This record gives sequence, structure tokens and C-alpha cells, in this order.
Amino acid sequence: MEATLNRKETILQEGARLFREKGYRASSMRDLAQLVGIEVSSLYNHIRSKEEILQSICFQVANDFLRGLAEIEAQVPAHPVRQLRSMIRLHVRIALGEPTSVTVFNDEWRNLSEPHLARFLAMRKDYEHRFLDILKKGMTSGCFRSMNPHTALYTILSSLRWLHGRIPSDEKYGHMQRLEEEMISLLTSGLAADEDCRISD
Amino acid sequence: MEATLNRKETILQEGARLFREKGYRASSMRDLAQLVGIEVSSLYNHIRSKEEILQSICFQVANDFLRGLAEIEAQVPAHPVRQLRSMIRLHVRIALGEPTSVTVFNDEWRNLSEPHLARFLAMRKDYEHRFLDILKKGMTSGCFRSMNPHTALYTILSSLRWLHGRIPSDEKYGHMQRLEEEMISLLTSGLAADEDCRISD
DNA sequence: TTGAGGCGAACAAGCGTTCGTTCGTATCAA
DNA sequence: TTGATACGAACGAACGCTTGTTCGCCTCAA
Repeated sequence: MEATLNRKETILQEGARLFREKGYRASSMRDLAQLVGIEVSSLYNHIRSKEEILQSICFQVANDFLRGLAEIEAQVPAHPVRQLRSMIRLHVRIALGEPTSVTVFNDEWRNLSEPHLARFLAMRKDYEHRFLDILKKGMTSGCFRSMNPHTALYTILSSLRWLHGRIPSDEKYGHMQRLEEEMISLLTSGLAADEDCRISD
Repeated sequence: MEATLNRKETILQEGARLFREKGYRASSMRDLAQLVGIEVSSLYNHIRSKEEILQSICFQVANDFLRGLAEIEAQVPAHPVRQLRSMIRLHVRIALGEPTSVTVFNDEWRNLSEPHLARFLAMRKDYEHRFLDILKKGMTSGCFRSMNPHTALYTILSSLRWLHGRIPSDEKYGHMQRLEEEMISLLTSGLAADEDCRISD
């Protein structure tokens, strides 16, 4: 059976696409109404406000990340190298699995108004802190090179952010798996070839 | 002598700070006037439009990157490993040197209107293509591991984007240099320790 | 006397949201 | 099988507000 979305689901989905394309602030409810195919005022029979759409997107994606992190933390035995690999896979899968929502999540969260913005930032801080713990444990146990763990954290997190710009291609899962492995080896082993051609400077 | 900026320079500088903090679309000319300390209408004695401020920021930073790239391309002898290191240093230095402009450049370019947006995207495409060439040459010459060069390019470019969130601290240049070296080793050699503690999967 | 720069008032356009209303359908007592 | 009632969904009009920008006038140093 073709999953026929109800109106609210359609509004949220079209809203995400609109916010992604034009940005939250530049997207008007009149634009959205046209995409959905009803009049502006009718939108408000299904949603409370424009920002409710943004909140719905941001917190849903945030929960996806936190849920994935919790599963990885629960791995036994906990091994930092495997956990880092799992974290990279988690980011690749979420980014390619729902690229529209993830783009909005990444770029538009600062348009959240105040009680929600604080809650969002608290969740993000929690996530980063727990990711940082994995990296620190890997460094003290000798699996990871010893370096400023914040530099490592932000570099890894940031390096995984270009993904949501890439729409999953036709050979979706084959491509995703290859991409996961390439990202893992690039971030854990770097770009340099094994037979080093070292150079001064 | 305290460098006393003229009005136009002040407007551009405060505009960049405002755009960075609230985003281009959420920043009003009334906000900007208050920051500069004059009335809204007086702004227009010095600038043509709100977007002129954005254009000025975006294209100035774009030119900084392109100028740096050209210097690196001109290194003789051209060696991909050294060139990649130089590229990483270039990004770190620009990001930490003018973090406000770089943030606006990174996050707000899509608010450019049409003739300028196309020009901006053309410059970006040119930059990415030439950066990609460095990576490709390193792979064919054996200095870099052979992998999808686009994956490497976007990962490296993206990984360098968290920097502009970090304001240069007091020990500015010492910190910057240490950061440069950490980013170089992380991206060229990865996070894994030399004495590998390998693990299945 | 000139001209650059500042100012207050005003402009049209667009914004998110609310309002009163209407229409079709489902519910259910009579 | 009726007739009354309720309800979800859509609508057009309007509201109050903010937006970027323009205009004419004033001030004051050169």
C-alpha cells in the first residue's frame, strides 16, 4: 500500500525541504502553503506555528544521534577503536539516510526560540562530551595518538558534515558502505600512503 | 596611532559581526545602525544596500583563499605532500585570522542575489577543482593513499570549517601554530596510534 | 557657498498569525 | 430513515508588525 501521508506529515516534510533549500528565515508560510497545495491559513489547522516545524526537525534528528551514541556506548567490551568506527558509520548513515532533515538540523538550529534553543544546546553539549570521552579513553589506553582531544573531536565532527550535501545516489547502499569505509580509514589512518615519501618542512 | 576607521569600514566590520551573530536574514539595518551609532537612513550615505555588505565580505574572503592557493600552486618543486600541508595551514590561518568574515563567508553566501551568487559559486568551483588536482597528483605519484579524491577533498575542506567558531585566544600565534601541526598530522596520518592495536571489524 | 553626512518621516512590500465563516461528513437520538 | 449536532479542514480577509529603502530637510566644516 502506498503510504499516503496525512496532512501534518506532508507539511513537516515539505517544510524541511523548503527550509533546506531557502533557509528557515527566508522561507515563508505562503511558500509552504503553495508546496502543500492549500491556503496559508489552513496550515494552522495542523500545526501551531512555523517554528514548530523547525523544532520537530531539529529534535528528531538530535534524538537519532543520541540514540545511536547510546548504543555504541553500550558495546561490550567497549573498545575505543571500534567505537570510533561505529561513530563514523553512525554519522554517515544518518546524513545519507535523511539528508534533508540533517541539513536543517545542522544549519538552522539557531533559529529556535529560547526555551527550545537552550534545550537543543544542552543536548548537543551532552553528545559532544560523550563523544569526547571515547576519544580520551582511546588516547590514555594507547589506541589513539595523544593529541588535544578537542581538536580531534571537532575535526572529526566537522569532517562528517559535508555528507548531507550529497544526496544518496541510485546505488544507494553500496555507495554508502564504501563511503563509510573510506571515511573510517581517512580519519583513523590519514591520507598519507603507507610507504612514506617524507619531505622536509 | 589608534587606527580610526572611517564610517564605511566601521559599517562593514559591524555588519560582519552582526551577520555572524544573528545570520544575514535575521539581521536588520536598524540593528546595524544601532551598532554603528547612527540612524538607519544615514547608513545609505555610505553603502548602496544591505547586500553590498554581504558581497564585500564574501568576495574578500574568497579572494584570500584563491590568493593563498595560487601561491601554493606556484611552489617549486611542486610536491603534493608539502602542498597539502600548506593548504591546511592556509585554512587554519585564514579561519583564525579573520573568524568573523570567514563565518559569514561560510554560512551566509547563499543569501547573495543572482549575478553575484553565480560568480561566487564559480569561484568556489574553481578553488575546489584546483585543490582536487593537488590530491589527485599526490595519489598518482604514490604519496597519498589511493581513494575517491572527492571524498578526500570534501572531508578535508569540511574538517577545516569548525575552526572559525574558535576565537583566537590570547596566546594567539603559539596556539595557532600548534593547531596547524595537529591538524596536519591528524589529516595526513590519522588518529590511530603508530603501535597499532588492531581489532576485528 | 558648497557639499558631505546625519536625521526623522514615510513608503510599499512582505511577514506570521488570527478571525469568522463555510462546507462536507460522521455521530447518534428520535 | 430521518433531523440535529459536532467536528475537521479549508478558506479569504484582515491584523499588527518588521523589513529595506527613499525622500527632503537640516547642520556644519571647508
